[in-house]
Amino acid sequence: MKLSMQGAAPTRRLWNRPTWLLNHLAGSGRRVLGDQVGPAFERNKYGILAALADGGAASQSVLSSRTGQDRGDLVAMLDKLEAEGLVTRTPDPSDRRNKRVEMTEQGRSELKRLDKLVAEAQDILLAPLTQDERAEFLRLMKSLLIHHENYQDPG
Amino acid sequence: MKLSMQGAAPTRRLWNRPTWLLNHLAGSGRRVLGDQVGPAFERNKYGILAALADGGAASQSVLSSRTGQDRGDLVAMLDKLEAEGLVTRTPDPSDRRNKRVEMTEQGRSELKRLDKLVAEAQDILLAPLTQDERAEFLRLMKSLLIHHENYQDPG
DNA sequence: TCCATTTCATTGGGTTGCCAACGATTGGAT
DNA sequence: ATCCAATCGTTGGCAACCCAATGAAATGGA
Repeated sequence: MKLSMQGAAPTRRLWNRPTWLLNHLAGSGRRVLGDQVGPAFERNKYGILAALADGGAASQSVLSSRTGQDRGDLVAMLDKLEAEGLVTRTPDPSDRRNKRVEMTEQGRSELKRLDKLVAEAQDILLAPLTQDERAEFLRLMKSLLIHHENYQDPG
Repeated sequence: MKLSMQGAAPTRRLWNRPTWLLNHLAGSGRRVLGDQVGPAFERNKYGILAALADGGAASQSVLSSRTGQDRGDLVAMLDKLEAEGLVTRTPDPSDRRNKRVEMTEQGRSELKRLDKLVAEAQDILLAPLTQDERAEFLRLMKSLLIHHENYQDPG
C-alpha cells in the first residue's frame, strides 16, 4: 500500500480546533457538492433560485441577505442567470435604486433539477451520521450561526 | 430599530443545507479567529508552528499533510516564517528533494503566544454550546472528515 | 427648500484555497 | 545500466470570498 493512499495526518492541536475542522469540512462539502451538481458556479445559481422560490421576487440586496452571498458578487451571477433566461431583472418604479429580480418559468424548472442534485449531495456529505446525529448536527450549526451572525431562523 | 441591525434572513431551503451552514459557519470561525489572533496570515503561521511542535521537524510535504494546507501555499508562508526567524529550512542530505523544516526557539515562544489567542477564539466560537454539545459537535465533525478526507485521527 | 445620511447596484482590489504544471531528484523494474 | 513513474519544492492561474469606494436615488431633519 502506497503512502499516497493514506489520508492526510493532521496534527493533534489542529485536529481539536473547531475552526480548523470547520474550514476543512466546508471544503469537503464544496467538493461533494461540486462532484454532484457540476461546475462551481452552478451551486451559487442554486442559491439564488432557491431564495427566489422560497421568498418570491426581491431586490438584489434582499437576495444577498437571503442567500448569504456578497451583494457585489451577486451582480455577475445575476448577469449570467439573466443571460440564461432563468431570471429577469427589472428596475423598481417605486424606488429606482432597486432592481426587482424575478424567476422565470425556465428558472423554476432549472431549480427543480438542481434541487434534486443538491439534496443528494447533502445525503452523501452526512452519510456517516445517523438520522439523529444529522438533526443534532444541523441544530448545533444553526445555533452557532444565529449567535454569531445574528441570523433570523426561518423556521 | 433599523433594519440593518437585524441579521441576514437566509431562505428556508439554504438554511437546512448542511453545505450552506458549513460554509457560513466556517466564515464565522475565520472572523472570530481574525478578531482574536490578528491579521489573516497569523493563523496560518499558527498552523505550521503547531504542526512542528506536535510532530517535530518535517519536510514541507509532510507539513502540508499535518496542517491541511496546500503544498504550494506553504512555500510563501515558510518564506515569511523563515524571514522572521521562527523556522529554519535546510536541505535534506539524504534526499535532496526534501527540505527539512525545523522550529527555532523564537518560533516556540511565538507559538506559545498564538496558542493562547487561538484557544480563546475557539471558546468564543463555541460560546453558545454547553460542554457536552461542544464535544458532540467536535465528534461529529471529525467523523465526517475521517469519512470524506480519509484523515488519520491523531487521537 | 436644502443639506446630510443612508441604501442601492455596480466595480475593482486583495486575500485565500485549490489545482496543474515544471524541473530536479529518487526509487523500482526490467 | 537504463528507462519509468513517483515525489519534492516551486511557480502561476483560477475561482470564492470579503471589503471599500463610487454614483444614483431616496429619506429625514433643520
